[in-house]
Amino acid sequence: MEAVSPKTWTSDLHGVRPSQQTRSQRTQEALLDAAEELFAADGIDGTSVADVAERAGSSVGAVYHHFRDKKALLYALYDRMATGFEAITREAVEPARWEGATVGDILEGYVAFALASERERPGFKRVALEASRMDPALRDHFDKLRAELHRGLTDLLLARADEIGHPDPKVAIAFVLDQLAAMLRMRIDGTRVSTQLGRRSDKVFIAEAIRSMTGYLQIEPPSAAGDG
Amino acid sequence: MEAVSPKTWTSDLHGVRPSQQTRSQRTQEALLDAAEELFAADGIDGTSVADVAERAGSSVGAVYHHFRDKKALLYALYDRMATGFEAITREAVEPARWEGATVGDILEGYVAFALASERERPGFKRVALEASRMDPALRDHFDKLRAELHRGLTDLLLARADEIGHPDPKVAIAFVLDQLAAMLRMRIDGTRVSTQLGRRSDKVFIAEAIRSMTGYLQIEPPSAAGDG
DNA sequence: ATTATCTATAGATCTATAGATAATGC
DNA sequence: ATTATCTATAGATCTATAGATAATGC
Repeated sequence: MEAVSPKTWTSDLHGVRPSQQTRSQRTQEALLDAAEELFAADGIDGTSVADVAERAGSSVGAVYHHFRDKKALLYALYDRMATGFEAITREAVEPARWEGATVGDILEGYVAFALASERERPGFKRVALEASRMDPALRDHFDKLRAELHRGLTDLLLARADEIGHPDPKVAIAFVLDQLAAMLRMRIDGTRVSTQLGRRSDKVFIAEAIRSMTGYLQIEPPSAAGDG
Repeated sequence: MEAVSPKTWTSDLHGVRPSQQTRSQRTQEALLDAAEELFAADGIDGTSVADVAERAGSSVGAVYHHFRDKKALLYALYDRMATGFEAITREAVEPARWEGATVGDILEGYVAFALASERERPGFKRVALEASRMDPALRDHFDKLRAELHRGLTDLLLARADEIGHPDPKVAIAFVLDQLAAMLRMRIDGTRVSTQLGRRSDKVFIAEAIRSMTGYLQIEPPSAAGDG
């Protein structure tokens, strides 16, 4: 984040032609957009550089002008996806945000958050998982990202351990978070894996998930009826 | 299944040389074994025909002598894996097997069955999933396989709906089966996806899963303590 | 003589680069 | 004049085949 540029604006836009910088930025974004869609749909290995170029209305040469190689393109895409994810994750587990909330409220909030975040950036998890298999550095970062969310939630819930009737709240919290993550992942992959869980409405899914967690943890059901 | 061959045995085994038939069968099995390992570890697209040949101690030419193309190799492998799976699935949901069993017993049995079957044929699900993405026919069959298991379990549980305290046993059964499937899948992929669920011992995993389902369905816990 | 296996290679596909062409910059 | 983009292609990798070689069969 630099201070605003010392150069004054050259805002005598002669014609409608975009500056070189804008032009370059646009193709780069178009390339990343194309890669995001194709990687998510067909996999990274299943997508050729030529595919990305074509979908972006660009050329193979342009791809290599912007990115050193295919891996650099993947890195840039991962960065773009992960940055957004990281920001909303931090915000979501901010303790101040959850003052006065019960265990049930927090879990319900997590489910809604995960579903919304997937709807916003479909394919992030798919791409990140495939990338993790190919590249240890990415795997490391993605693991950290998930660990951060997991830790944030665990802290929020542990602070409310007295609400939990399960004999071992620590084990229970770890288990219920994994269970939720597993269900969310299956639901998110739902188009691919044909399961009932993927076809049910969000409303039913959330309701039953909450009921399940309520019974398991032995807590009060969440206060509000939800906005969904 | 033919009747036993009319030809008498040519059992004058001169030397220790295997018959051509045995020799051929052996390489074919070696090729399938190699493909099974490599496809599971590196993916189908991530494994070349030369890789399979090398791991089997054979040659590329031999692969194409036994299988028309790479897809035919995949089909043969899928058949081999699916056949075993199908057999134990049928056996597992045989109603006679579960006479006198409670809902809890059946669910516990399912978890144990799924974990054991994965241990026996590691990678079946991984290979089947990737194959499903590439080939509609395989996808169809794999979906049917899962549907059969799902239906079998549903029938067993629906017959015991009166044990279930959940207000809508039908919804509850569908949900709990999906939930279990999701957890099992995550646990099975555990080496890849680093989650607590993957690292916990079978004993703790099963215990907590049972506790969760017991609470959700509002049933009695399974009778026996398990053989874990 | 027939079947199984291996070696060598043609043809397809993909990544990455080199050099030509078309934009913006001053 | 410089930067962005495109076209053409070299080099690597993979699938599949053709023809040679090595086994078993009678």
